[in-house]
Amino acid sequence: MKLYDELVARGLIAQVTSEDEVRELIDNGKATFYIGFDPTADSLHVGHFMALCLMKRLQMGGNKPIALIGGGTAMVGDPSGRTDMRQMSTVETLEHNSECFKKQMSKFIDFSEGKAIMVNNADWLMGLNYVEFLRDVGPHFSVNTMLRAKCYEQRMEKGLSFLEFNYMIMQSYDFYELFIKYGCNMQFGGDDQWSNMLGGTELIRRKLGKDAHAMTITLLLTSEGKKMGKTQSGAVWLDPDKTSPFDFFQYWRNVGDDDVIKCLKMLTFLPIEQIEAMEKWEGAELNRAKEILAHELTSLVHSKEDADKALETARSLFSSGGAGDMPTAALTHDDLTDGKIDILNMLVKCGLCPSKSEARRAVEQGGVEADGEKVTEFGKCFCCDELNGEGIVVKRGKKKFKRVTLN
RNA sequence: GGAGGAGUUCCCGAGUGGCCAAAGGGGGCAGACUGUAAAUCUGUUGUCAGUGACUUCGGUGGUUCGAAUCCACCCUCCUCCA
Repeated sequence: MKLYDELVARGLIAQVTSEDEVRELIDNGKATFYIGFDPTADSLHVGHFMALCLMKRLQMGGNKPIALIGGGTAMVGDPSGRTDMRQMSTVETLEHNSECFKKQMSKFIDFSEGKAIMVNNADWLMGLNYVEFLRDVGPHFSVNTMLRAKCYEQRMEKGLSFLEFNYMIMQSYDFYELFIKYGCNMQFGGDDQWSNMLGGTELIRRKLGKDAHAMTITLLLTSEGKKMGKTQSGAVWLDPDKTSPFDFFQYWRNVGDDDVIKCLKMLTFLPIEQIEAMEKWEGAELNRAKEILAHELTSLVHSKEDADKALETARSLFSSGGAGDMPTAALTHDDLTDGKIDILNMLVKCGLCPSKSEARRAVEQGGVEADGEKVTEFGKCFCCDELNGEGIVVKRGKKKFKRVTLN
């Protein structure tokens, strides 16, 4: 199967400027394409991961990726699909985040010997002169058209600042810049970027009279229509310090039935035939598919070892009840009073509950277990001896637990 | 610049002097049921403390025995006009 068809089969492609031309380019490894990542956090998350996967697929097909870090565009903030304005980040934060992004990306994409390049749009955007810039690109944008763009739709009701309004122009200019500098003839991005990307192709056409292409990736949504990769406690990060490999594994292990196949197709590198075979699986059998998904992704993002470990822990925890290698929280002697600690404090100290009130509620509702025994009293205490060595396995609810030890 | 309207707990949204830690919904959490899924049902959902205390309704002051609710000033946003 040719690359383009595979992308279609995997459900990755949302919109393209010209199907035939894009197909021709990427199937033959003639595309030099870029994907932009705005460094709005100090780690990439699942949404970025999908873009990175696509990058890798295309790179494997002989195309040349350009990873663009939006150090400059992040100064402005993309209003696409947002209902309110992004908080403005300081220059220092953005620089720090850019560094973090760089490191993480290098894990996925081969940047050696011209196989791929990484650029930061701060390098050209920051030095622009306002009036010069306006005269240069301003005439090529129609405010009327821009206002009609879908990505601003929600903001037309709530209000859109001039700062954010310019985002599209910045992004368009990036494409133009990369086209000239590196012969970048294609841009990829999330489907919410479509209008921004078209701005770029349009600018190139108007200024240079040349064709450039754009393609968007289907946004990974859950069957309920929410963005995938978000949990109540925030995004699912790729940085192991922000989302542990085990939690990362668990996130995928717990996706809804309706989403497993979609995720396998879009995010893993398993042969499409193999995934299609899984589509026939039903009911409890789907659990196996979820396990495969979780294991595959954890291997890709972290390592095979991490994935194995997570799988083993999860299995022993949920199937046999035994304890494998699980997340640990180490208390110090300062956390103890008179050589012991009560259950409420312990839940808070090990991070299973954010407050004592919540810990109290959890106990009240019968959601807390220590070493397999349900804890029913707030006053339940644990002493040094119990915590030494192996420690105690504390469970809050069905899926959250920690091995609590003493340091 | 002028005229109007709005800012409530994670979100939406009631409340317009004491009965308000603040209706209702969403979301979250826990329990039951299950397949570590979904749906459903039940409970719970500011913090600290065993019936009580403390902090909260854009900000700062004020009126009052008592304010999310009244007054003043300020900030932010929206709509219409310029």
